[in-house]
Amino acid sequence: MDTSAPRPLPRRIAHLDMDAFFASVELLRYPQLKGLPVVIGGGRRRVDEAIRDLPRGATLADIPISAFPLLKDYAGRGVITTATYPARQFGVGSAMGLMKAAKLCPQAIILPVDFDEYRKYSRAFKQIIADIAPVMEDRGVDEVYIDFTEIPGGQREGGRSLARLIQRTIFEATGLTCSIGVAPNKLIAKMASEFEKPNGISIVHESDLATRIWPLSCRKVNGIGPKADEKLQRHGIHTVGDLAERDRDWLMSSFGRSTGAWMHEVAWGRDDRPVVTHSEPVSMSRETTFDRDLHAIRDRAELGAIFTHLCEKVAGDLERKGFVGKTIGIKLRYADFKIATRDHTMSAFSSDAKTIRRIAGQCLKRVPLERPLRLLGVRVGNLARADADGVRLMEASAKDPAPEQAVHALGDLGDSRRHGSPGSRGPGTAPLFESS
DNA sequence: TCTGGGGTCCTAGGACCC
DNA sequence: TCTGGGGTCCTAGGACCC
Repeated sequence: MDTSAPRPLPRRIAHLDMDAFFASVELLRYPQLKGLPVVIGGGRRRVDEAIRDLPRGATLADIPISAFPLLKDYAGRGVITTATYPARQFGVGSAMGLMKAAKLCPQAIILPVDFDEYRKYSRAFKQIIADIAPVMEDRGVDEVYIDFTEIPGGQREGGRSLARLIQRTIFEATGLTCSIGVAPNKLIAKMASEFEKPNGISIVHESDLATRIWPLSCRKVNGIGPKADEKLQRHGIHTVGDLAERDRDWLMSSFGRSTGAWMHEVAWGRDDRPVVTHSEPVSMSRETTFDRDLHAIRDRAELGAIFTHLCEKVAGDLERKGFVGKTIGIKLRYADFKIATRDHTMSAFSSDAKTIRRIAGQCLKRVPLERPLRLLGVRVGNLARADADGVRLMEASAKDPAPEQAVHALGDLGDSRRHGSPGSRGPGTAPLFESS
């Protein structure tokens, strides 16, 4: 009998990424578009209408290709969410403005975003994975991490055989393809899942660091975005290998203790974050970009209606998911794309639309409103489950007038502090957004 | 040619308490 | 009366991700 401590298995972490997820789901609905450049995005009403007015045969698959809306005819304010691989050949990609995309590929077919449909497929593929390998971390609608380490067969071929099983099962059940990277940790698995896209599997071991990770651009690291990359470039650091050459102390003094130390770990492929199977939401929000820029005074009625609607939406989300929140905030994006946020923390939890609207309205009075607005958002944070405790707290808040008084006091303070601001709007005038 | 919507986490200053 | 320091919460902004 072996009395020695069991040797831990080597960590095998997978990152699975659905291939062109939204576009692929649309192709299941409209198979006649296969092989054509298709973009999903905008969410513009005109595209929705064009789709609704499509001539129908017996099925969606009978709709002639010539009947679909083209990007060049429908490009407005908005961005591409996903593009099919044929569309990507033209340089069109996620987060690109529709205007720019239309220049690159005017003949692409444009479809509106249908989140409900994508969520159905999202739930389906995640359930398939969870049935095979239950240690799964949800990373959004089209991505997950999976811990293969302790799964029977998870170590075989470095994880390739289990990855193949998952890939095949998802395809057979949904018709969708995905790409999987398996590596010693999340950091490398995430990069590896991109190596063989679409429909690929990449297996990376610790010993592959120098050959497969170091040549990659720093931008490929999850957590290094445009700003950090630009700064790295200024220091002559372009690849992960360049980063690994710098010493830890230099990175810490140049990028801050925490970021610098993290960068050093990343460059050497070290990451011990666990795969987290459950997490609680921190905040819920709703925001909307207007079809045209709106002015707080001139377009007061319209803004007021949108504002109320956003508050009702967030309240509905909280209610439906069973949460209450204590911090209520607003977000504005001005026409020049600058963002302002204000929030207020109440003494009790709530998910009530009226309460949200009232507190958010107070926040709005604390932010400059003379420039044209592009976006308005409402956020509820500091969430707690609306179980017995939550309900008690809500009841307490209904009886207790104190929170409301506190808010008014704060609102007045906010206004009086800005007495310097000139005439058009000021304390004492009818509250903005209150007309709806 | 401008750039969606829904999130998370981090930083930094100030208030307040011990 | 002056001094220090730690801890926590709140608020605003910003980077980043899907």
